[in-house]
Amino acid sequence: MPELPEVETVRRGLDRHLVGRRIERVEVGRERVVRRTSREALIVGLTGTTVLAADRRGKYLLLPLDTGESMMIHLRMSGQVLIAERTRPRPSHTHVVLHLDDGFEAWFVDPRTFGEVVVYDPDRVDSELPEIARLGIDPIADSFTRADLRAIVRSTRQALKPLLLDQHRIAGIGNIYGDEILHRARLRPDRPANTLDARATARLHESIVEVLVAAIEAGGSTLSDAQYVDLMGVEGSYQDDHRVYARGGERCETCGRGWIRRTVTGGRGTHFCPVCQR
DNA sequence: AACTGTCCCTGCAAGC
DNA sequence: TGCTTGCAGGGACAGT
Repeated sequence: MPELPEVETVRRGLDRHLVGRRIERVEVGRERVVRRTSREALIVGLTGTTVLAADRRGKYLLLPLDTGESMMIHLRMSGQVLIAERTRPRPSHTHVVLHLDDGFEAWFVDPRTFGEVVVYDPDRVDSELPEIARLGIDPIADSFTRADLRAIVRSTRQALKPLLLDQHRIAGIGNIYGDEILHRARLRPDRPANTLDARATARLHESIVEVLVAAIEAGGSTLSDAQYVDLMGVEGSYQDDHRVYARGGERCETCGRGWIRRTVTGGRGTHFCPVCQR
């Protein structure tokens, strides 16, 4: 499922293949992906515009347009953005098609339709896209320091796993990377955040950055069910480096002694090694 | 504040 | 083999 590394991989692809392109025509299939506004609003907002940049905030893709408005794309669970030649057959669940001025098309594909595409006014982001205005710090930005994490961790006795998944505090970590980060930091997912000392906090900060950066370098994680691929349809490879996610019942490869345990917290599967995570 | 559960949706896998 | 059931999850939201 797309988390920060996958969204960042898509963003880089958009930077190469969509930025500078003019959108000549727009097709919207299922209205559910434009539920925040309407099919008409997306078509009017995008037709004839040129994409100026490809930015990312957490798991949100933000694409400023030459009209002063911006396009927001959120992939949620199963969303994909693909760039393809006009003649290529569209996969099922292709809900938005952007016809570009270079003969290519950009497709928004999403079987589970949790994702969405919307055009909004950045000057009114607080009212039009309030969740973006409330996003926390981006964990791969240089501005994310150990001191920032220290302040976050000290402020709550919430367990570490839900804390990492809270987009209002740190934006971009989802279920997979949350588990992998905590494993690397050797911290239990149910450990109350305010019990971390300075050393453990430093380890957690380092793990957040290292796991996310390594996953970006690997082009993200492609799982058997979610079918994440980049803009050109290429799979990621970070799933080969997963130590705990979806490995419940297996021997821990980090310590060689523990067995990966799977629990459910907040309705989400959580995987950890009870021996090396404390 | 900090939990849990529910909803949205489809594809896949397990079980009968 | 062919059905049904359950599970996966991002994020908003309601309820405790």
